[in-house]
Amino acid sequence: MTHNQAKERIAALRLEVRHHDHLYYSKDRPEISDAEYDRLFRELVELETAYPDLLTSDSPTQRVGAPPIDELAKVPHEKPMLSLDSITDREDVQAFDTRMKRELETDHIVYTVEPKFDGLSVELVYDQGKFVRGSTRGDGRTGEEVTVNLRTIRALPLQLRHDSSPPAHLVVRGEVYMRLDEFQSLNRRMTERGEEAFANPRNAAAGSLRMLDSRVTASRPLTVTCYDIMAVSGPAPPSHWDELEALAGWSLPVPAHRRRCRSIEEVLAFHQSTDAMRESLPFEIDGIVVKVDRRDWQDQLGSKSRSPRWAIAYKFAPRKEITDIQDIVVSVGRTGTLTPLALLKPVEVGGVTISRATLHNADEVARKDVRVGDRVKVERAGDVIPAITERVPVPGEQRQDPFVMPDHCPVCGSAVAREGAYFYCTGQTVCVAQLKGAIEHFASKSALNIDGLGKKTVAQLVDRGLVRDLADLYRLTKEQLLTLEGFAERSATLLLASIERSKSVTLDRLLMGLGIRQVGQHIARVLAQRFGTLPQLMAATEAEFIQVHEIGPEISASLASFFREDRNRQVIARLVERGLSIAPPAQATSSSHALAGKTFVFTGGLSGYSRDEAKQLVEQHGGTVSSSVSKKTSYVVAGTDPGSKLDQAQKLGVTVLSEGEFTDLVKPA
DNA sequence: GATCCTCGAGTTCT
DNA sequence: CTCGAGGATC
Repeated sequence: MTHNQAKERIAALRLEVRHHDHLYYSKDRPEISDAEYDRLFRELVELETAYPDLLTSDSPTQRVGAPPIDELAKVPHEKPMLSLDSITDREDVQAFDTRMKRELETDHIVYTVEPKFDGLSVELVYDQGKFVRGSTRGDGRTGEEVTVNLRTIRALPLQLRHDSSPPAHLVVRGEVYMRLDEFQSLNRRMTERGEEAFANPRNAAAGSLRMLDSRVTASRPLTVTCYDIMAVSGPAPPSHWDELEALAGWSLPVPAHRRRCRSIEEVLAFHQSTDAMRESLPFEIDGIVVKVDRRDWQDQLGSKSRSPRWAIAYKFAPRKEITDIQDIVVSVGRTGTLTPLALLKPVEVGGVTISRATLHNADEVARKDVRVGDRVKVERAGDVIPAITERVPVPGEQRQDPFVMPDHCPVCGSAVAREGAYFYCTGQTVCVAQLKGAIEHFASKSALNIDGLGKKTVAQLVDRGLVRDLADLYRLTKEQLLTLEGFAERSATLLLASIERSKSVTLDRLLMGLGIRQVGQHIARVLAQRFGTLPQLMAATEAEFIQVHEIGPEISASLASFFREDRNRQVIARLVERGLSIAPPAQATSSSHALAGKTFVFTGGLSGYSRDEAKQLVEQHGGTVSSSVSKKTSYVVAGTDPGSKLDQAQKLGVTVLSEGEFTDLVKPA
C-alpha cells in the first residue's frame, strides 16, 4: 500500500468509525454489529501504527493516551455555569408560566422541555471543529480541567462533522452520566476486585470523570448529552429548540426525548409522561427542564446571580420506596431524650441503601400509626435524611400492638419523664448513654475541640470505667489508653496531646461543652460576653440571667438548676483543679464594619472555605450569620447543591450570592 | 395573644 | 436539613 493509499484509507476509516460511534452512542441505533465495528477500529489502529506520520489527535483511536497527573488543573469557564431553580409542585410551574407571561407581556409562550439527566455538568470547548478543552462545573466560575478524561468518552465527538460547517469557536454545556446497566456491571467488576462499589450512577460518573489517570476513566462506561450553547462564533440559533438541532447537526449528542410545548398544560403533560417512563429508561433522570424557547425572550428575561430567569428544573416527587419495619428501638441522646428509631428491611432509595429512619418522638409514631411489622413508604427528605412518610396497609394483615415509649430508660433503667412532645431519661448521673453523649459533645469541634476523641473511643473509655465524668478526661494516662482497642503508641500520644491542648479554652466554648440544656453555641457566647468569668456566672441568680437579652425564663431556669446541682459544681471544680484554664471569650475582632447589621445565611457546600471559616469572615466584618432565612436576612450565600433555604430566599426576595460574589464581599481585593 | 425570628437538638450514609 | 419551642416584638 502506498503512502497515499494509506492516507485515503485512514480518512475513510475515521469517517466510518465516527459515524458508527455517533449512531451507537448518540442515536442509540447501531447499523453494524460490535464485531464489525471492532474490525474497522482495529484496521485503523494498524494503519496508524504503520504510518505514524498520519496519526492525528482527533482520530477516534486517540481517546486515551495522556499519562497520569498529580492533580486536576483549575480553569475559569468562558461563561459562568449557572444552575437552575428547581420546583416540585404543579402550582409552582403555573406560577412560573404566569410570571413569564407577565414579564414578556404575552399570552403565548413556547417552551422547550427535555429530561434532566442526573449526572454532572461539564463545559466543552470546540475550536475549528476540534474538541480542545472540557471542564467540570466547579463553583460555576472555575472548574477542573478534565479534557483528557472527556476524550475517552466515545459519545463525545473529538471532531465535529466536517460537512456540517462547524463554527470556528463553540462552547457547549453538557451532562456526563452513566447508564444504569453499565453502572451495575461496573460495580460488579469493582466488587469482584475487592474495591468499594459506587453508591449511585451519579457518584460513579463524577468519580470516574475526575480520575487523575485517564486510562482508568477510559475503562469506565461514561456517556454524555449536550443541551446548551454557551457561546458560538457567528449567528446564534434563534431558539433553544434550534440550538439543540444545531448541536445534533454538528454530531453532538442531545437529549432524544425532547419536545416543544405551546402551553404550560403541555409542559405538565410532558412531566407526567416522562415520570411514567422513568423506571424504564436506561439512565437516571430527576425531573424535566423547562425553558422559554425564544432566545430574544431569554435575553430579555436575563439571569439572577446563580440561575437564569427563563428556565426551571421541574423535579419529580422524591423517590419513595416500600419496605417493612423490622423493629422499633429507642435511643438515648446526650440530653437524655428518648428517640424512637425504626429499623427497616434494607431498601434502595435513590441509589442509597436505607436501613434505619428516625421517628422523632412518640407523637409522630402515633400520628403515622406505624408499628413493628408494618409496611411503610420511605423517602429521603431533602434528598438526604430518610423519613417514613406513611404506612401502607396490607389487606388481612395481623398487626402488632401500637408502639409505646418505655417507662424506664433502655440503657440505664432509670425512670422516664415526659416534657411536651419528648420523653427523657431521668438518670442524668448514672446513664452511660448520656455520659457518652455528654463527652462526645464536650470533645466536639465547637466546644473543647479534642481531636482523636471520637464515638468509638468514648464508648470504650466509658465502658471500661476509665471516664466517669468530664473531668476524668484530664487524668487519663498513656498506660490506660494503650489498653484500648486500636490504640498504640502513636494514637495514645496524639490523643493526650489534644487533651492537653484543650486545657486552654475560652469561656464560651466551655459553656457550650458543659451541655447545659437550651445552651448552644449562640447562648453560650451571649453568656460569656455578659459575665466574663466562670465564677461570676456561677454566682449569678436566676433573676440576673433573665435580665440578659435573648435569655428568658426557660433558659435561666435551666442555667440555675445546672449550677445549683452539686455534682455539676464538683465537676467544674475538678476541671479547674486538673489544669483547665478558662480565658475570657474571644472578642469579636471585627477588622471592619463593612457588613455591620447584615445577616448572612449559608446553604449548600462551599469550595473555598468551611462553614466555620465563612462565618468567621462575616463576623470579622461586623456581620452576623444565622441558620434560617427570613425577611430580615440580608444575603443568602448559595454553594453547590443548595437546599430549601434557597427556595425560601427566592420566595422572600432575599438577595442570593454565589460563593464568588460572597468572596468579593468579605475579601475585597 | 399572635406572629415572627432564631436557636438547639437530633439525624443518615459514605 | 428539619422540627419544636424559646424569646422578642407588636
